[in-house]
Amino acid sequence: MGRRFSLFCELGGILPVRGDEASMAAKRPFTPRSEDFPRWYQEVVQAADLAENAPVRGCMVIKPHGYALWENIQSPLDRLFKETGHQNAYFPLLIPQSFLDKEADHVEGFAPEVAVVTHAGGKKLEEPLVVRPTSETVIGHMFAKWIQSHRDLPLLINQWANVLRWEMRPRLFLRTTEFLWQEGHTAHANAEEAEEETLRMLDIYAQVAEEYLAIPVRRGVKSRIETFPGAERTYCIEGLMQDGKALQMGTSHNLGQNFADAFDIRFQDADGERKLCHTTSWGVSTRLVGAVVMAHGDDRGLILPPRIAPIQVAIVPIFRKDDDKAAVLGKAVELAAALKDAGILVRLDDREQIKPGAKFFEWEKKGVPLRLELGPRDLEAGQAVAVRRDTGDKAPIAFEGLADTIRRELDDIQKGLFERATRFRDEHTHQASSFDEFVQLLEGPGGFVEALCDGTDETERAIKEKTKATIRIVLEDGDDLGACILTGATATRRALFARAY
RNA sequence: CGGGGUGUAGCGCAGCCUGGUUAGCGCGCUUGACUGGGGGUCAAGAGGUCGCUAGUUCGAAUCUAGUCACCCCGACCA
Repeated sequence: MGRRFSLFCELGGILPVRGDEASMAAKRPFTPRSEDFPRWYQEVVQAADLAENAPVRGCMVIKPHGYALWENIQSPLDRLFKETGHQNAYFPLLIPQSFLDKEADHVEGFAPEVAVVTHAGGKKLEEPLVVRPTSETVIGHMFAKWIQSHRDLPLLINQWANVLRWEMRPRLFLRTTEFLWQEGHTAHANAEEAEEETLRMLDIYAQVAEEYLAIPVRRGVKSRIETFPGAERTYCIEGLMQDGKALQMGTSHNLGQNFADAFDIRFQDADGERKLCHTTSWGVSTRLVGAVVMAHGDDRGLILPPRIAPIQVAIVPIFRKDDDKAAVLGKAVELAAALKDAGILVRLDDREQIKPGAKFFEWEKKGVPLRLELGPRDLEAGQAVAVRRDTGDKAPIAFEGLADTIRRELDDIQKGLFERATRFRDEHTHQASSFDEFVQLLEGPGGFVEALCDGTDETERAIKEKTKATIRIVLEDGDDLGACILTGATATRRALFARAY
């Protein structure tokens, strides 16, 4: 970190001093994370060309680079869903309002953020239609028709879709009124299988978060207050962002028989009896794009883990004279082809009229993991110069075996990012044995704080009221674990607290 | 919904208080030349119903009234 910071200062020093404030602002690097993290986030998302705000407040336009990133997150997820027996399907955007009403907790939980269509075809509708905030209800309705026998179980369905939840405080990717996600919905013959499924999918989420997004996660169960409306139990994965706030990166719900009961999802078992199904649902969303930005980015912009980067290597050719140009570009094309053949996502930046320095900045702010510089001097030396986005390290790479070297380098970056994020997470995880200590830890280093509490909703709410910290994960429930940090009463719960997005 | 603020070029803003006729600046964009190992320089250009409506006035971006939109601050969520 320190090394890159000094490089950054050096660059700052050679920026032109002339020009008014506006032109300086245009060239100034990002607002440092330490100064104003939300602003930094916004600037990075914009500069990396990931997304921008749409005409309707709370909605976003996901731009090609951002969408490519999302596709690269979708791809391992979709593969793993299919490998575990799930099939994709698609359910409609509009849901009869009465469906929502069938599960009491569910309506109550979603009512404030649901958008309702009351008019269509130039007339007022007989029954209002809600724009799906999630699809348990329609899917439950369909499951009831599809499931007759225990031979129809388990039913394992996933859909990739958009959903709408009216938001008052939108932020690109992290909290938008409309977002893209996947929602898995399954039905099982008994509670054990449903619980197994719920945990299996949680594991897949954790795996993708850690192996692809390079973000270490804590996984576990939510408190009653944080449980999905209508679920028996909600499991989640929680990541820690660089500002010390937690981000819920995925949830997996064991819905018990609540929705089966509400929608009459029954099957005839081998013993001839008609029984209620046990259902699950689980989802991750475009919020994961925001997680990647906040977990890895630095003061020079986005940093993408190679395994999800839409462009893994950017080649920047450098030349002065025309004959240099022909030779350098020729070699650059050759190298790009070799990398492509090796399955590496490479982009040759052969734009003219743009100086190499400008290209360096552009690919840097877009988070490209590795840059290859290729100039006349390199041609003579039989090498290219590689610069790592994560560490700023610069090293020559021989043309001989280039693709293999780069492959190793990308793997190393992937590993390095995960290790760096893990170190950060571990250094920002603490135990608090008193309320004072709890507050100090939140105010000081931030991050996760493990603490004991009495397990009541009131205490949980009171802690949130006083500290803005919530229970991210319940770590342990027991009869007598010690004393509650807030009330001093017998603690029946050890929990992972944090301020969260 | 309660309080505060802003609408002028793609973006960011100045001009408004103290009306005056070609409405300006920076970034970006276009064209050309020189440049090219960390955000280039110069030159020439394109780009505007000043949010909308009505009024005051010889004259409105500027004053008045109304209206619309958006932003910021207090109760949720992948």
